[in-house]
Amino acid sequence: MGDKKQGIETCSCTIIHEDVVHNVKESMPREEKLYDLAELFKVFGDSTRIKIIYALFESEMCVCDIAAVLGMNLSAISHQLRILKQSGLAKFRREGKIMYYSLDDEHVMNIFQQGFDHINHK
Amino acid sequence: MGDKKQGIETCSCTIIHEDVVHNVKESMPREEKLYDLAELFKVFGDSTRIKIIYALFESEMCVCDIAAVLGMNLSAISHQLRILKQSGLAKFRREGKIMYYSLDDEHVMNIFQQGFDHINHK
DNA sequence: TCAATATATGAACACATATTCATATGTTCA
DNA sequence: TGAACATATGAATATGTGTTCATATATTGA
Repeated sequence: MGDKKQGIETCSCTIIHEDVVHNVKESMPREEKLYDLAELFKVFGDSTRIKIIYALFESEMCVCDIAAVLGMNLSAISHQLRILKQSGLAKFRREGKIMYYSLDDEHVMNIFQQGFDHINHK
Repeated sequence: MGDKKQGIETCSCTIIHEDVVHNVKESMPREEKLYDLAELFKVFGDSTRIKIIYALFESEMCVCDIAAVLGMNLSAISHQLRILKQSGLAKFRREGKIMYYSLDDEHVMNIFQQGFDHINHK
């Protein structure tokens, strides 16, 4: 490793810190892990879903309740709930015709809280 | 408040839990706050930026180093660094021609870590 | 079984966004 | 001052994504 300077792909620079590049490359988690991580944050990266998460943070709710709180139509909410469900952030239980959604994981709250702290801290 | 059922806008349902809806609505942070929060998470919601954040988590690096680690061209990295900078997650210092980037905030690491825990936990 | 209701889903559309290419800016050194 | 280099930026393009509309599914009660 580190035999030829141009051995490091796709960089046209003449001077790089080879040791740093090498070490960081070594310590990087698997591509797939980082991709999944980005996917997780992507779910938080929409204000409709953030509102839903916040709402569920307060209380278990049915689809209709959520739509009422956010002032949006049922279809939009249902689509977003599917995404939250698929990513393992929300779960539901059925009671007759009504589906009650709630948060599925404590990490959700922690991530949310950290984000909130960041927003408020500066 | 809560006088007429149809007083709650934009929901076509006939039966809703008015108390729940009311309480959650009351406790919701300002629209703008939740929007900012979503914007923050959106920055984490891209695998290129996640990789950059991880790399900077390990070590301060110049643009060229980062490009080398990720195997991407300089322009793409530069564009993403601008986003990280604008959202207050990364900062830089100049040394001659070279710009050294690093993480700007400890919250970044906490948010990142929580996300990682979630990914790995199930 | 049929109507009413709560929710889910597929397609379409409008909009956002990541990457690339070409070019500009800013710094060093001769 | 001018060449060489590191980085930044604008425009163009391709791809992704949220919402809406129309329609489907599933449950209840008559």
